Amino acid sequence: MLNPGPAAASFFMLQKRIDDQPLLSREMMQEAEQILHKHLKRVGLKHTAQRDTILRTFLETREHLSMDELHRLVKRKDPRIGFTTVYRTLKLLAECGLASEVAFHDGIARFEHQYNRRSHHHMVCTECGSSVEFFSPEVDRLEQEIGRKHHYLPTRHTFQIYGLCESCRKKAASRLSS
Amino acid sequence: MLNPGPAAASFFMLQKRIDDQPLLSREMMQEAEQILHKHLKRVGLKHTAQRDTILRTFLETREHLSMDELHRLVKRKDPRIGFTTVYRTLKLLAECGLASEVAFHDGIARFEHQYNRRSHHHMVCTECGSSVEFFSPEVDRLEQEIGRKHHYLPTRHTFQIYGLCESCRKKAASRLSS
DNA sequence: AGCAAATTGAAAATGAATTTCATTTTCAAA
DNA sequence: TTTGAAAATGAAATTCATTTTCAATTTGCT
Repeated sequence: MLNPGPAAASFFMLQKRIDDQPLLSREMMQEAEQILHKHLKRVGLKHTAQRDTILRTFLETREHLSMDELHRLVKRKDPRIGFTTVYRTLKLLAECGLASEVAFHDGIARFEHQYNRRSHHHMVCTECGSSVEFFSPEVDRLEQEIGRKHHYLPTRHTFQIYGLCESCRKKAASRLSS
Repeated sequence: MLNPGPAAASFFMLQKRIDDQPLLSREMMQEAEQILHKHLKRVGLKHTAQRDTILRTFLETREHLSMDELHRLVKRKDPRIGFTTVYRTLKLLAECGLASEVAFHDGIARFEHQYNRRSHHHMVCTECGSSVEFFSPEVDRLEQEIGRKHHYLPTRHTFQIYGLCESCRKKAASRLSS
């Protein structure tokens, strides 16, 4: 965009994350490592440097990472760590609740960290792929209510809204008028 | 039709049987075909027997079909129709609103017909894969409300609840107690 | 009928996800 | 500390749904 004025700038600042905790503190990072280590013990797996590196790299991000993106970040810290190990570790993290998969319906699986995070959902722009988080206790309540009604034991749900973000909507409008 | 007697019924309804009654009436089927034909005209594509067969086969189902499942059904009517054509036609149907994709997060894309259908959502059993439809106007309202709040123009959303259906829950319970 | 453009479908390609396997590392018992 | 069974690693191979290619065929307009 050419010369976004002050109004546009503040619009951009309002975007993205709503649950604005900064990077995880050292203590939280260590607590997360404890969770992983306990999980490994519990299921009879071993503690390795690679797994720690991958967990730490993952927790330092705020984005919704694909396997490949995380692997790229991990390689900066240790170029010898392979994609397969990242893949398997991410599955492990999902198992012990530190990560969860978010499907944005674009063909690739993304993961976000789930540790100490409020329940939230995503709104995804179908034009540029950007996403915004939002919170809706009503959706969580509906999960329980509908589950009960149909005799299900609900364990999780997905809720995503797709549409055009403000910026893409404006671009589309200016394309039409020109 | 006003209370036709048994004789009238057998005349009008011909060989129709309760257990193979199509989901859509003949008029609705034809209306759906009109929608497809108009769409083809609009985008400069051609009308073919294969496309009609595939649409009709699709509309006769109630399930959430994968490409492969629909192809299998289509082949019963015309064994020469290939997977590729089913694939491309399903995309066409989605384009003109007759079909829509539902992602149950099991790795394969499923389609359901959308023509003249109430807005609905799915609850999926993570054990046996069965699914139940439910209706929740609240979810549709939330889409609008949250979109407005975050300056999005929402076009669609996905909402699925995952959990254990009653039958799988009972099986799990009896496994535990034995 | 003639013909350009679209369609068809078998086969090949694609690409993300997963598995294989030979080698290396971990960890608990000796 | 040493040892060895079990697990981990990572490059490569595989899987498998999806998508594209292309030569032959069909459609629909004039």
